[in-house]
Amino acid sequence: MTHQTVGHPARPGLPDDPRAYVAEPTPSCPVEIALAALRGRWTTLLIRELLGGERTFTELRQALPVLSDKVLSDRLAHLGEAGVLTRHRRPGWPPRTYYRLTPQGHRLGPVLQALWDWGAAADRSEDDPL
Amino acid sequence: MTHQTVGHPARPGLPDDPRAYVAEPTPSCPVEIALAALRGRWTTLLIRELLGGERTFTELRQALPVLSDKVLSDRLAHLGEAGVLTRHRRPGWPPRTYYRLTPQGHRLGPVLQALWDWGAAADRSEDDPL
DNA sequence: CTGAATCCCTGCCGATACTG
DNA sequence: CAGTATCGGCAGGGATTCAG
Repeated sequence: MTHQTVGHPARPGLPDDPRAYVAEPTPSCPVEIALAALRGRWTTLLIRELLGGERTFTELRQALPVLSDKVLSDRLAHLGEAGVLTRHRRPGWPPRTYYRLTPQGHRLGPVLQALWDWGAAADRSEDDPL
Repeated sequence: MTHQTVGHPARPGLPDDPRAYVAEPTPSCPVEIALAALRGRWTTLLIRELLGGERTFTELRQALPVLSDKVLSDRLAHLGEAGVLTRHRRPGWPPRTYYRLTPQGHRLGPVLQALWDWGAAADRSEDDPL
């Protein structure tokens, strides 16, 4: 509100969008959508892995040895529903399933970068005087 | 890995930092630090509110009427420990406590913007062909 | 006014075992 | 190989009550 319909539509922006002024967390808020996609342990590590290219179930399991099959499966399904990645089953034997980021999934790169930068700065200024 | 020690240190970057190659979620990873700060329902809405300037406990409660006192108190304490905001008690009666973002807290603006942009794009391309 | 203490309920996540 | 089914522990978060 208090927006004057000025001419910078290239900045859709948090402050000028009515969806930013919700009084409670709603799934339609873009920020909630993004956080929902990243929600859950291991999720960001999986995305990092897939930013390097497509991976199979086993490759992901090897990259993240502590992650259990069940949770890995859960995360991949969740990221699929969020539009972050797609599954590609290769027919034949042994069965292989490749996971690949969608274009939208690749766009999480800058998001993770923003989170990284903030977290790195937070770490640095941990015991600064305010 | 496969980084060639090239000359662009201005991009601390996710791919070139050893902390990005953890095999399990660790609290020292900057991405985890940032997500930990944003963790929890209502958190981003509180930050949005404080991006507009300092607020008292009651003002925040009025802005987010559905949020219970206990959770509001929890969130504020959590954000304080994360270095996002500081408390300022005004002596006298009635007691008032003002909450204000730290410089580091203000830097969450761009982070929320990145999340917003991604979520808005995800919303738009919800049923696109991949 | 601010915020801590308590209780309960729900959902996440890990381990294990089992199927196409 | 790539998952699903089931169970249990534990932490998140909401309602209510109490205190500085």
